[in-house]
Amino acid sequence: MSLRHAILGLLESAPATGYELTQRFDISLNTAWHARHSQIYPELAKLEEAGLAEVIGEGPRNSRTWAVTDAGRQELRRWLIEVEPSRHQRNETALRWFLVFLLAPDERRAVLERELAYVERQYAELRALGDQFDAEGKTGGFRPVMDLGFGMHETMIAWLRKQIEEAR
Amino acid sequence: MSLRHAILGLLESAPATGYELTQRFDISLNTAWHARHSQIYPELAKLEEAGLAEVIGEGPRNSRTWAVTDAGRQELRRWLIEVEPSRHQRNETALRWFLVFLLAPDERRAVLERELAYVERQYAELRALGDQFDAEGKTGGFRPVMDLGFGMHETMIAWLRKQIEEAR
DNA sequence: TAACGCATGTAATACGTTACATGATTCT
DNA sequence: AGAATCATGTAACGTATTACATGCGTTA
Repeated sequence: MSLRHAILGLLESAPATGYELTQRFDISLNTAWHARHSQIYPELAKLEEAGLAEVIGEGPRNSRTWAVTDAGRQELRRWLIEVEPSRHQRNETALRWFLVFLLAPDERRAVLERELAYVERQYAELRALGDQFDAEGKTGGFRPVMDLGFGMHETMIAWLRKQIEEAR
Repeated sequence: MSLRHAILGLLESAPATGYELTQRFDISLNTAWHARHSQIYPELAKLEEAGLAEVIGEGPRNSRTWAVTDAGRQELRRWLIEVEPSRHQRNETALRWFLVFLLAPDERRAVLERELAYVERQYAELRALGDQFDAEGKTGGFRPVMDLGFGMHETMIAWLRKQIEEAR
C-alpha cells in the first residue's frame, strides 16, 4: 500500500489539502509515485477512519487541510524501517528506452532525440524549482523535488546522447 | 497499454512461451515493467485475437511458443514512434529513498545500508548475466538485461554511499 | 459577469495481485 | 516413487484511470 505511505510522507513534510497533495504528486514525487485526485480523496477518508490522518483546518471553497496524527507518524516509520520493500516498477519511459533498440537506427535516433529533449526540459524545471526553494530559505520538510540529489538526470542525459551518437 | 507492448517487444526479441515471458519480466525487464503469469496468459490470448501474436509451436507439458505477427511488429513500431509516452511511474524504492529523510539519522542510515546492500547485489547479478550472454556470443535481440548500459546502478550506489556518510 | 482556477467528490471501467487449481516432465 | 520445476489457466479482490458532476472564490 504505497499510496497510503506516500500521502503520510507528504503530509508529514507539511500539512496540505487534497488538492495540494495532488499537485505535490505531480511535482515532487513524479519520478517515484503517481496518483490522481480521484484516488487521493478516498484514501484521505480511509486514513482518517484508521486514525492516521486528521483535518486540522478548513479554508475557503470548502477546502480542508490534513495532517498526520501520531499514529500516522508511527505507521510511516514502521513501514520505512520494518516492511520489506517491493522492488517492482512500472516505468513506461524505461520500457521504451529498452525497446527502442528494435527500431532501425534512423527511427531510433528520432525517438531518442525526443526523449533527450524531454529529460533536459524536465531537469531544467526541477533545478529551477530547487533553486526557488533554496532562495526562500525554507527549512524542515523536503526540498520540493526529489531528483535533485540523485544524479539520475545527468546519467540519463549522458546515456541518451551516447545512444543517439551510436545510431548515426 | 504498456503491458501489451512490453510483451510484443519481448516476443520480437525472441519467440517464447508464456512461462518464459514471465521469467523475462523478472530478469530483463525488472527495472522497467512488471507482470505476473496471471496477467500474461490472458494478454497473449487478447494479442492472438487482435492478430498481433500467434502460436508458432507446441512443446512438452502443453507449452506453446508465441511469436509476433507482421501486424504486431507494425503496432509496436507505431507505439514507439507515434504514441506520446506516459511519464508516470510507480517505484516503491524511489518513494522510500525520498521519504527516508523523515527518519532520524541513525534509523535513516540503517535503512539506507539495507538499500545499498540490495542495489549492489542486484548490480552484481545483472553484470553476471550480461557477461554470460556476451560469452555465449549471441547476436540479435536484446542483451538480457536493460540496465547494463544505463549507468543507473553506479549512480544509485554513489548516492546511497553519500547519504549514509552524511547520516553519520 | 464571464472565465478561470481552486477544491472536492463519485461511478464505471480497466489494470494488477493474490489465491486457487491442475497437470506434465524431469531429477533424485 | 516423491519432490521439484515447468507450464497454463481462472476467480476474487484490490488498485488506478477516466469520465462525470458540482460548487466556491478570484481575476479580467
